[in-house]
Amino acid sequence: MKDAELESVKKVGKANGKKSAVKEELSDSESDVPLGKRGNKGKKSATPSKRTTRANTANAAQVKQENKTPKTNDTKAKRKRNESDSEFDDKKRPAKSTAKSAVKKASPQKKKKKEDPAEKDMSEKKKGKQKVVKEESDEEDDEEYRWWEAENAKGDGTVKWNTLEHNGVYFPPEYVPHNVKMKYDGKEVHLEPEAEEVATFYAAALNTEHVENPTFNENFFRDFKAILDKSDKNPPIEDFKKCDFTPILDHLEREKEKRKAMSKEEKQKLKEEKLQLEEKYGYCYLDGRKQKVGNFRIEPPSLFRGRGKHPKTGSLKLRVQPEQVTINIGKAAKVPEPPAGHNWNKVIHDNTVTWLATWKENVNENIKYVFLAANSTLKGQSDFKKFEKARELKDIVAKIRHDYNKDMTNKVTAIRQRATAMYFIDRLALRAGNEKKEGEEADTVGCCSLRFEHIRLEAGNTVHFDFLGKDSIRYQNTVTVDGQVFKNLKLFQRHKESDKDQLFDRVNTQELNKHLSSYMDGLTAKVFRTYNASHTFQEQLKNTPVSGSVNEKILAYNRANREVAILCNHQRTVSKTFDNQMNRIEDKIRALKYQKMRLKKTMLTLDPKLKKKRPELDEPESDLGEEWCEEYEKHLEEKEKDRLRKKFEKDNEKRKSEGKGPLSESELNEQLEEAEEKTKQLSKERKTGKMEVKKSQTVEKVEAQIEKVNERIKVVNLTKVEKEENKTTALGTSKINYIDPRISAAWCYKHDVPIDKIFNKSLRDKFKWAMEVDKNWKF
DNA sequence: CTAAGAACTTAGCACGAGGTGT
DNA sequence: ACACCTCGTGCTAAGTTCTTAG
Repeated sequence: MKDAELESVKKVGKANGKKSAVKEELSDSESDVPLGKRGNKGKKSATPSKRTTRANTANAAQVKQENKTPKTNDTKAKRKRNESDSEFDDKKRPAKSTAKSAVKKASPQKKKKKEDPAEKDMSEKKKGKQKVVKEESDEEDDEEYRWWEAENAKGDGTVKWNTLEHNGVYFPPEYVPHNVKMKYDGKEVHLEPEAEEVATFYAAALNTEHVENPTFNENFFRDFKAILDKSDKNPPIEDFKKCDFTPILDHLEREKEKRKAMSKEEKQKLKEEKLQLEEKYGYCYLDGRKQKVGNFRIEPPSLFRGRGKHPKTGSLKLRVQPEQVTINIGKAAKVPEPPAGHNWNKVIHDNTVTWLATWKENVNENIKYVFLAANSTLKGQSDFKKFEKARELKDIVAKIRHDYNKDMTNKVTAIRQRATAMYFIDRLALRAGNEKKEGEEADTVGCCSLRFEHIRLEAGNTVHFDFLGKDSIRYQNTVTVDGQVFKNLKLFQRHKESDKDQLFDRVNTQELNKHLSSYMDGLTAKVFRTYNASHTFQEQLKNTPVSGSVNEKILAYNRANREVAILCNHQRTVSKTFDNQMNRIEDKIRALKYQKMRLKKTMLTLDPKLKKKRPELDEPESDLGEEWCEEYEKHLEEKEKDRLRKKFEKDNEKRKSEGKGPLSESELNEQLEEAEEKTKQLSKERKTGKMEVKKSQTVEKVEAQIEKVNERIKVVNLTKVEKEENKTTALGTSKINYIDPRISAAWCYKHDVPIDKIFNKSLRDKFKWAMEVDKNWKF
């Protein structure tokens, strides 16, 4: 069997994790199924984004496994027509039956709504087939519809719905001028509302690093001036350097304060208004089932904040008018009213797409859409399909690897290049790398668009990667590649005229994907990323300690997650307060160790003979310097004194209210002195090792206390380790997009970890289709 | 075929609500 | 009760891939 190919996963220095400078082999074997670990360097990048990059991970052995998709319950599936009638009236829609009701059999239906013939047409025209799975409109509301148990859970991909009702989109409110004057050349100037709005956008950016970016400033100022010129009531503003927006920023900050200081009632009111909006625009009815809409708010005007060196960053993104917005809605549904005095661009009824509204944004001319939320059936189904596709790849990946290894030596350069590119996509989980429009977008690359300047070859089949990928995130990785891959890279390099030349000049993503699709319908470059991520995750989970605590298991889970994040190069900026947070945790640990140290001494005091039998009791705690202890003791003293003073005050107040006279100051002072004494005592005890022992204390009791402290130290240490390892790595993206949630669910069942320890509410909601797998389910 | 357009997934970050420790 | 932080959430930019136009 082809999958005998086990790979050689070498565990990357997990203990030292992240920062290890370990370099590892990528793969090696000539066997067609290499796989292996990725090297990881973890050096600080010099990139402006001040991130650390790395990429590595193990790719693991293939587990063969029959993949069962969730069982379907075919009997049910009786089509029922939704009764959605025109308006949204929740009352009409019976509230759901509670969720957990186990597999519900399709509830017998009730009235069917007459179907719009045109709509039917549409659904049939594309492919005819596909009976859309819709049932039980009764159950409406919440997640009642268990599409993954329905007959054709996959849907066929062309017809996305039969009926669709919604209330359109929400437009941000008109601009309300604040009349705060900016300064030009030191003098206050008045701006017309339109210009004031733009000035305010800039003012709001003053505390960000955008304003240090000349491109941002140039683009902003060009667009700002154009707006200024629209009215001759605006002052002549010619020189950006003479502009001072700080008065507006101050105003914004004051407003923010005000908002913070609002009364409970006011806040409550705002909240309700927001809720009302969500009520109206936040839901739609798709095939009669209530679904959450993702982004029903039209994007408000702003300054475009492109990432990295985006040439258009800072440009003014204009307010979107209803006249630009196209609405997509069911034929039978009531068309939402555009805002008063306005019209929609158009209203269409296309049931082969999933969006409810669309418009074109002016800065990059990108098309924007209003889609359903992540927990909707539509999104859930396509998520499911994505992972099933990746699982299909599992069965043929050996063949694909075999083929590209063979193609590595093909005489046709294009084929060699393709093979080499596939190797990177497969082994390093690189993105496809489409061409980008020069001068219109940031210069970032993926596999097919790599240039010679992005790799450096080193003897020993070593390749250093260093380039900016999606979102201008730096990808740095050092990898030992297969010998033939190395030879190919050298070969391609021979023909280069410039470092700016494409590494794979005969390959593009369309071709590459076309080739991939010859192996399997729907196979594209990105499937490898999904496959590799989920596969790696599943393998890494094997390191879960079987008898560990829940916390330790979760740590293992997060480690596995982290390996995937590293593989996919998912990064985040280091939090400004990171060092601080770290110091706090360390202090916390030291405080615990201090406690433990005292407990140990107590034991020895109780039973001096233990010194011989249990020499470890006499050993000092690591990390607990003399100096630190003194400081800590002082700190304890201060805290105690504070407490005493407060208590004193409180007592006095109480006495006053009871008509008694105040306690005397000397009483307090006495107590304060006691606290000081206590410190001295602590210090003395620490130095002599002779503890003052309470009668009730016994060796056994103290021992138990030590055990407890040890537990706590362990827990805090775990959080410290995690925090460190997560410094620059973002786990969320892979969890949300790349890791098959069924792996996680199965792991939870197998290891008895509550699912909400790893999936928050929205993830559980998004992945509800994945929650019912067997604990032995395999990706 | 190639290029542009359209549709949908993937991505990091800002911000604020709510929980936690003092 | 308060500051402080954590974490979830919303936002929208930036990718990939599919589709259509030329």
